[in-house]
Amino acid sequence: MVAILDAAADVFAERGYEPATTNAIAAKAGMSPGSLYQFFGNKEAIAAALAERFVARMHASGFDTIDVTGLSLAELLDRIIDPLVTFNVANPGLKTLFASTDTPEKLAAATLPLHRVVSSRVEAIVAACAPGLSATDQARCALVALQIAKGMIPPIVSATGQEREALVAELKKALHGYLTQANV
Amino acid sequence: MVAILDAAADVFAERGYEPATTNAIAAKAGMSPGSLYQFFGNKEAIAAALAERFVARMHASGFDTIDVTGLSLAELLDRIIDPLVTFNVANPGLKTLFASTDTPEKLAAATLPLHRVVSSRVEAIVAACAPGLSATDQARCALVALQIAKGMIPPIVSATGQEREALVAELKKALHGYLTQANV
Amino acid sequence: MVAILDAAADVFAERGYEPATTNAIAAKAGMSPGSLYQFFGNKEAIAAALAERFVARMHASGFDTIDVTGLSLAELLDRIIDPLVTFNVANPGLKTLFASTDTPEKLAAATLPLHRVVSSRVEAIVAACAPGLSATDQARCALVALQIAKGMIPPIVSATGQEREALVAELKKALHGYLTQANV
Amino acid sequence: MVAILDAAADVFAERGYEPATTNAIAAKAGMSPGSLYQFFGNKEAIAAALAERFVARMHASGFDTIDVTGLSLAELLDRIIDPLVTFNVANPGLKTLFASTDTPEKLAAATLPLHRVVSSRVEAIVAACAPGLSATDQARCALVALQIAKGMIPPIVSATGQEREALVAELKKALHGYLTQANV
DNA sequence: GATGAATGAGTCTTCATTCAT
DNA sequence: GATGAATGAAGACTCATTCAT
Repeated sequence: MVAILDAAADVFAERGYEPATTNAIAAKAGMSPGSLYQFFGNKEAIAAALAERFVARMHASGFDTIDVTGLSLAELLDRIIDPLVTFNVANPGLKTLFASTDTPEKLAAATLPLHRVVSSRVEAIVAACAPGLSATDQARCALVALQIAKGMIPPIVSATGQEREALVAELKKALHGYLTQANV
Repeated sequence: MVAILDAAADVFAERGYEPATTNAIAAKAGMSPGSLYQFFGNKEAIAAALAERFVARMHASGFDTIDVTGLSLAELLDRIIDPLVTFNVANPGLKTLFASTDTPEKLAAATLPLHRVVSSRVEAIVAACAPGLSATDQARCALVALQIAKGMIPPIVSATGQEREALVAELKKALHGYLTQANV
Repeated sequence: MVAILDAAADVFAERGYEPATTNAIAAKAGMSPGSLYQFFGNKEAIAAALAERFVARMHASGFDTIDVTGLSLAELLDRIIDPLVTFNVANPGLKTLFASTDTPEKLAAATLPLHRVVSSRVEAIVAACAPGLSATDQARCALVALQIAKGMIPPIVSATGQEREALVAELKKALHGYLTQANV
Repeated sequence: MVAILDAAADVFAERGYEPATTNAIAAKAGMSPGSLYQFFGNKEAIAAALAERFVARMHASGFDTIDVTGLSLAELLDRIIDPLVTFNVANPGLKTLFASTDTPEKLAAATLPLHRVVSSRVEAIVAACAPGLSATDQARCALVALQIAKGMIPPIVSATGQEREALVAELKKALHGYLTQANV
């Protein structure tokens, strides 16, 4: 099961969700298609399980309980963005399930929990740094911040070394700039 | 040929690139698959031609020659973002070809010119508002601004009325915030 | 489409419904599986269409309008059984769709119209020769007569020459005997 | 082994022979597929063993030694049909193996002994009530009687209470009517 | 140039069967 | 003897692409 999710992560990362075939995932997992289907009833279930594993790992790393109170915006962003980036770099396939800015219908249900985890962190940031906004405005603000992050994940993951760091710094600048402006 | 591209735009918009079938495109275009293949050798060629048409339309609307000199950042953004949004709203399949923050391999070549047109405008903005940066930094800065815009296009296109306007305003805020910060 | 139904009739006749594969049907029809699926969305649809064709042929042969009034029971049976047998002999595959005394769930819907055509004829006979029975009793009586006929079709179709004729004669005897007794 | 046959009987009854999966049988038997295959080399062997068990049970109940001499036809039928019905009602998968009027090739060999037991009883009846017929005619007559019974078993097993009794009475009427006529 | 039926490789999925433990 | 995970061939079905008309 672990092997399947590892393989799926790789294949999703390489080809994307639609072009990924269950046979390719099985082969990469070193098993037959029949074995794969003993664990997952269909391709979407694999994506859902993979998304759940990402959620669990985020939870294990404390991502969803990051304290956000009493910090400056810059500190806040460090605490959220750094682990988010680390996580995306360490987990191929995550960007396929998470960082698509326009999730295809078939993946929507499967990846909902994953989107929720990150969303809730972003919402926490927004609530912390823009408490004066109405609920609607906060929600929109969080959406925007999330889309910015999603937009930056792919180039960040693709980059390496200093360039990656530079891009992460830019992402933080972008969020900092946006959230500062949004708080008006 | 126009009918094919119109149809492809619709089908791409509704289903995404991979799930879109050439038969569905042909049917929507009111022709047979055979006819479709007399104009385009394969599915990717349709995407490429559609991307080219978007480029041409952008050119026709003057998007790629928008004057960017001697304006405040806010004015600059208005001049770029408003037509970009208008264009994406008016052209269904555009977001499928353009606003994916992590373009699948198969689409990369086909949509390159499209990405270039928008890129060059963003680069112009960056050059105008952050002339002090090195070429490398300007390029990175432009990339970030582009990814932010790409990230926001899908929710903007999906939204309607005041919510869409609000999201556009947020996008401008985000870019304004980022470009202001980046210029340091 | 005619070729497909012909092929399906053969394959159903040879193997039965479940073991019949759509690829085998396509091959026997001299076409590729893809072509077959341009006409029928799935295997059940083939069975349904084949059943419909049997219904149409029965209709064309006047089976469903056989006059049943003012005849002796023996004459009645001749008028119904002879064409029913001829029909089953001439149409391989019919017995697979029709003469199973315990129709599998998947075929039930597809073959309903077929069962109805024959049922209605049997009901007409019953109504003609046992007018004194209640509706419930007539229905049961017709069911029994139908099951007797279904039971005899396979051996009749398998037999040839005089043996077939002899079996048909026995079927008529059986129905005659039953309907005579039932009318009490 | 008993558990396997019990399970197989249930699964065959619920789904029919082809759609019944060996895994489902193993699961219902509370064992692993591997264990199942330690007793039976393949699916057909399960059917064969189940058929044999039905034969043994029939034997144990004295079905195959029912005395048939010196009885009226009506008494004869009571002595054969009642236990046959009781037996089919009490033994789920039996109708799947026995009461198909057109046995699929794969089951033919496996269920041969089962068909023989009932056949021999029917032949005894025929011999008793139509001693004047030639061997060929007696065989045909027995076949017809058998097919009539097979045809009626499924609706009888499906029915309950009085309706079942009514159908059994009709079956007897049918056989009585047929055998009376056949004796000419 | 247009057609649309035909293609067939390839996809997801199932299941009878095996075998290392 | 029991297990149950693993197998892989095969089935239903899809779709980008072709080609005879």
